[in-house]
Amino acid sequence: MIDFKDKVVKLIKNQINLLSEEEINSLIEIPPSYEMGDYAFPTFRLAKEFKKSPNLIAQELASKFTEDENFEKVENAGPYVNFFLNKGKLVETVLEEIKVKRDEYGSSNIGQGKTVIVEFSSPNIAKPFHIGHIRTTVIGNSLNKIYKFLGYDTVAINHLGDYGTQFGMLISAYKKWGDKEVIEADPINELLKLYVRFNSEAEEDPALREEARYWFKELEDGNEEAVELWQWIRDISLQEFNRVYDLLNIKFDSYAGESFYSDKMPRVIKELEEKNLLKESKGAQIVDLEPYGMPPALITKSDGSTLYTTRDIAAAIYRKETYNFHKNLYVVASQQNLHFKAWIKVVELMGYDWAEDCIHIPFGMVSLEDGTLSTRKGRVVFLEDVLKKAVESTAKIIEERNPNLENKEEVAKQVGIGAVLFQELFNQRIKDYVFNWDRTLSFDGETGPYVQYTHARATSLLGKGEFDLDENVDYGLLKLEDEVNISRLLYDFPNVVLDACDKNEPYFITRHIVEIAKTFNKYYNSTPILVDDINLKKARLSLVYSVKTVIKTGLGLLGIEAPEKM
RNA sequence: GCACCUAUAGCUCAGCAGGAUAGAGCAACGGACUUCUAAUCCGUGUGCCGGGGGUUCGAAUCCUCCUAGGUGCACCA
Repeated sequence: MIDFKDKVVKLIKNQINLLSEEEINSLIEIPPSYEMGDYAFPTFRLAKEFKKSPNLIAQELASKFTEDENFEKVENAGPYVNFFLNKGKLVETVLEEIKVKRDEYGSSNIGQGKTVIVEFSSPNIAKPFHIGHIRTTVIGNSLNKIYKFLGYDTVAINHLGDYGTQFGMLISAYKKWGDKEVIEADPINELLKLYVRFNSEAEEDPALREEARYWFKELEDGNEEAVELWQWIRDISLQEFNRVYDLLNIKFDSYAGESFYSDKMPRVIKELEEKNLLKESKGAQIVDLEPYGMPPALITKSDGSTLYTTRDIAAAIYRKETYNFHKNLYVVASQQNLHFKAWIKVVELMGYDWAEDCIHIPFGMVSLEDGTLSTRKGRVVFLEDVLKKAVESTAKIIEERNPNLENKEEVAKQVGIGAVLFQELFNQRIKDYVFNWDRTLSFDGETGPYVQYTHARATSLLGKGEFDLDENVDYGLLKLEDEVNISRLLYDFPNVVLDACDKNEPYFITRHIVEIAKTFNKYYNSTPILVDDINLKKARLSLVYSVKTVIKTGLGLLGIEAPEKM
């Protein structure tokens, strides 16, 4: 596809030798409004060298440009040299590109031969899968798709919280008060009850904590009874989680959680010793991080059992050896910032230069209107309930507006769940937010259903107009402002995907497809597509096809389906 | 106490590797379906960009101090 920005750089470079192409490229900006041009080159930077006012420089520069097939005019506006694209060229370029690449438009091979690990979701076994887990799950899934789209080999890892002292507690509690049948009937809730009871009784009786630590140590040492109980709890929990993953249509390549690394930690501890990084402190083994302004990293507790820092280090080393990753991403809440900083530092101190490829991708907190989420205090909203309610609301709307729709249930699912995902991927990751049912279930304005609706409209037009992708199109007929504006947005899409990947921010894509949908809906409302003029109809339908294709791809990268009718 | 994050319209948020008049959605009010899906579109207005100082030709954007809120700081994960 023609790189118009690069054409601008070349044109300027021909006039000004003083600046390198890279410098020019970084100076070029997009004017605040298209009426002012497609690209702008500010001349302030040149004022000193040229000993002239920026306005004069811009004026002189603008007057020197000769005719070029890619631009209809070059003008100065004050200190800016503004480049106006040849609209026909733009429209033809992007629509032809989409026609050829179809679903692949926006994809790339920049990641070829490189493996990216995306660790996300990672719920704790035996605890409810609640609204607090939605962010890591949804952001991680989207990032995984984005990297894949750009040619990377990706490994989606669900680093299950299936180990640690909490299992000591669960095993103790189960042995005291547990009933297998009761638990199997409603695993998560019953296990949670045991966990809560254990914790509250332990407040009164500290000996219980001692017992929990004992059982975790037994588990780590391979005590048969402990291992068997643990395995059972893990299995029934995973079955519960998979219901949610099925609803979200999320798949993992690996469920290697914390327990997976239990036999890989002695090696890490030994290595830390050999590298003289371990220190004893109050009976525990630590890596001193004071020189780096951080609290010490605890490697083993005073009873010899390990902590999650140790497991994360072991996991990173294992992943490097197994996958030889290019990047190892962790989609984990910002509360863990310090933890990641610390253990990645330890890996660096161990002499591994790939420590810098381990990247924590933090996100903000979800709270409820009555306070922080708290499983133990019963302040919890189950993710499955959120998704189901969204689907129910959607089903109701379909019943009101389009009762004859085929596959009503399937569409309700796609739209309802899409709405939740879209909302989740609409803003920067780092923002905290308060979960709110009204907001989650509102489908007007800049929402998932809005974009999906646009896709359905476009699809419907293509059907009614009997669009044939293989026919030749006279792109010169697409001259309306909306047509050009839509083309511009479609043209930008590949760069938006690259940006999203670069910053690990799916919301760039979310916002961009909203822009496309808005511009298209405006067009749809003001311009008839299925006109009698057969060539004009073909041309307009090719634009509709492109919009439909890019929206579908964009939604796909967010993990959202694009129903053809709704 | 120390560290990190956040602060933009009534609400939720874009814009922040500096640039031309600070933008959306929601909410409110008015309008558009005998015509391609009205989950749509069009119109109406609101801002000491948390505050002070600095850098710069130019700051919502960079630096600094302050304020408010959030998060984290050794045997939980």
